[in-house]
Amino acid sequence: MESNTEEKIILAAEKVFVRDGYDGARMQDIADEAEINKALLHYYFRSKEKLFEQILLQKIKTFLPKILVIVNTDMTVIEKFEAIVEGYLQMLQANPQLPMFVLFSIYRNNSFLDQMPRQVFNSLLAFFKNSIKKGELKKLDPAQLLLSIMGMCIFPYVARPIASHMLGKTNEEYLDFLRNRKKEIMLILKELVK
Amino acid sequence: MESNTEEKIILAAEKVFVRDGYDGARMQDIADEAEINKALLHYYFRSKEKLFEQILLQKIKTFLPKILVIVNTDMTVIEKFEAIVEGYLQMLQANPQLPMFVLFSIYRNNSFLDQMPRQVFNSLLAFFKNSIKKGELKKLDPAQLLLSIMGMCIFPYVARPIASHMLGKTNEEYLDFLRNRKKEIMLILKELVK
DNA sequence: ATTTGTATTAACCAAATGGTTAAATCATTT
DNA sequence: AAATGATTTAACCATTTGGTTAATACAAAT
Repeated sequence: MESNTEEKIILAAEKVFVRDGYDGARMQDIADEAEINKALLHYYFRSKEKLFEQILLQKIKTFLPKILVIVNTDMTVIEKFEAIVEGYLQMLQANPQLPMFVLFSIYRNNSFLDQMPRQVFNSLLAFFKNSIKKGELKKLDPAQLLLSIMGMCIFPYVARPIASHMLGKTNEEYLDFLRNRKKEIMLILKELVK
Repeated sequence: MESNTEEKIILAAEKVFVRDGYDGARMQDIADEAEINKALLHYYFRSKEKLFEQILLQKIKTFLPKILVIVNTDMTVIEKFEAIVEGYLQMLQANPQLPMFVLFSIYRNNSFLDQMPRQVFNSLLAFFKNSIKKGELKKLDPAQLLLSIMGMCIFPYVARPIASHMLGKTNEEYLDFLRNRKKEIMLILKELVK
């Protein structure tokens, strides 16, 4: 007995939920994936919803962090930009389906939002605002700029199947494309720094 | 009898599918929404999948167009940029949940991709390429630039619930924010035009 | 008015699905 | 080794759900 069942369940649930979404996921699939009986799922987590909530919140927390560290480091604006974009893209490379999962989940059920930490956003906004005040950055609305950067980073992952198809790229080629992403985003951001 | 049942079904299905996604949507809900018997759904469209396919493809076709016209018009690069962004944002304003629906649908079932028209993408890419060659635009990878622009336009809509929450904006404030989007995107794009 | 083909409905069905139960197995304590 | 409490399972259940059927209402043609 005991090879940490709870951990096995979480791993399995993560996989199935991220792949199939809440409505598409089947408790039996999760049980199979974890190689346990379905009743055990309900023994450890009371219901599908409870299990899902656990997974989503855990995933959300990996969705934002690390970036805080960067902001509070001693670098030039453009270096910080680069570090932020790099950190973000790295996380996306490791969890390509994550944004789609988080976005869709919250789309269907707002109630998790309250548990999301606002701190990361706020410190990024403060950093932008400050840079603008110091004249190191063009005059832009910080919130708008933040969404622009996030959009440029995340969108190619979220829209991957469509983009890859519309650009006529193979899987391999699209991966290369994503790897070049940082360089190209930086070419744009560089123009915003004085 | 007969107040164009087929049309009523399509409208209802559109609403329910876009709201709930494929797995979340219930045939009974669609029937109720259309104020008809559930069996009629199967009489007109053979199955849930067939009905869904119809809706998705129809929606996809409204997702891209119009833009073609702009590209082939006589304007400066920055004017064209502005027209493209404006057209795009306008469509998003009218169909805020559309991108999420299309993205998630295709994410779960690639097979619809083949029916998407590549022409819009191609002519945009050609336009970028040409502008770069003529020296009117900074040297960027056209595909990368296209995804950057699309990301900046679409992301704030796709991520609306999260973004609005994280930025601490009310519904009203976020709508204002979206209305200002064009201006801010243009501030960035202006820097890319020589 | 009768036939004919289409549109619509109520009732029904089988499969899938989230969840429960009661018994069995295992590890730990006494 | 007996008792105890936690873990695991097989079998089961109620509900939901996509889909079907057979009968009915309706309109147009004869």
